[in-house]
Amino acid sequence: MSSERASLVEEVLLKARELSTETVMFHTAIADQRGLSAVESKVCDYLARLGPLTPKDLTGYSGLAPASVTALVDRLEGKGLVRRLPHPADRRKVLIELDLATVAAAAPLWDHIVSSTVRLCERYTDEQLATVIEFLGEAAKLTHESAEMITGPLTG
Amino acid sequence: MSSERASLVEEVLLKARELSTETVMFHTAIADQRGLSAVESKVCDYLARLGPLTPKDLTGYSGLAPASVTALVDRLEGKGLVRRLPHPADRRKVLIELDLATVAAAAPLWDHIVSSTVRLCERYTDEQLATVIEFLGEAAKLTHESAEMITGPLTG
DNA sequence: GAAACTAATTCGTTCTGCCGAACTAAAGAG
DNA sequence: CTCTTTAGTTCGGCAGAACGAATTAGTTTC
Repeated sequence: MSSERASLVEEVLLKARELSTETVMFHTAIADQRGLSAVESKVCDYLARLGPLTPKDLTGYSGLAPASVTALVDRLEGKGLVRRLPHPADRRKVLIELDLATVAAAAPLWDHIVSSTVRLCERYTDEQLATVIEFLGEAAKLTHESAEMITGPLTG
Repeated sequence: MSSERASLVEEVLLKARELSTETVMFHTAIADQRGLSAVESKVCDYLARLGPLTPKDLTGYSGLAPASVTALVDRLEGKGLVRRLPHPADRRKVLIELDLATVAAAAPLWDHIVSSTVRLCERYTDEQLATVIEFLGEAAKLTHESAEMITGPLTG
């Protein structure tokens, strides 16, 4: 491998690290702004990705004790972010569902990042965008694996 | 703009969002594993990027009260992550410096993500990598701006 | 060199969030 | 039908971390 090539790879690592830092900052800023703790954001994220879940499920995803999940859901419900629904099949269970209206109300926080990303895309050809898409997708996969290797298979 | 083009851009947004989610998970996993809270990680990150800072500085970056920063530095010092140094020019001040050895000791947590990113790079031509690098760099910038727009210019 | 100001710390208090244990309600097993 | 198990909640207590106010030490201003 040429040294030019090596420094190209080095540069990818550097920029990836920078983006990663900024990403964390951004998510923290959004959570702070909405008055959500890290666990609360995490739980909302799982609900957004997986649909309604039971407190039991959230016990696993959040790493909290059952009592703590009850309190957490109470807090989210109080903020209007979430609703408790009776489980259709098992009357002991409860489904926690994201309030889509409330989530949508937070959309303005995303406006700038979305619109400037779209604008960024304009600079690239279709082929280049395809490359970027593939790279981002693979990076997401490998980041997921990396997180799992640290945490153990569950929480990720 | 063709609809094919539009769906390409949509795909960039989607993959970027996925990567962003995984990135947050990854950083959370690392912090948990090292027994660091979100603020503690944040402070360490600033120290890594900006070099030694005073508690006063950290007050601004962390958003904590002075008393809380003292306690936070105590905790980090207790974990061996950080050292208090006398400020060369002003004896009232203190410089908080990252302990590089301790930071280096955490490197194994990054091994997988780094090595698999390097492996991912092998799939691309030099030109493609240049495109990726540019995209990541711009994405980092725009993410930074977005965070600043939410938080206000300080904390980001 | 006295007065005003600034950096960091200490102290006591408060708040937040998590937990274990006990409890209620519902489902499943024998 | 009774016994056991499971889901979720309530309650009391506890620990970590944040804060304001007071304190100490050093710097700046006039």
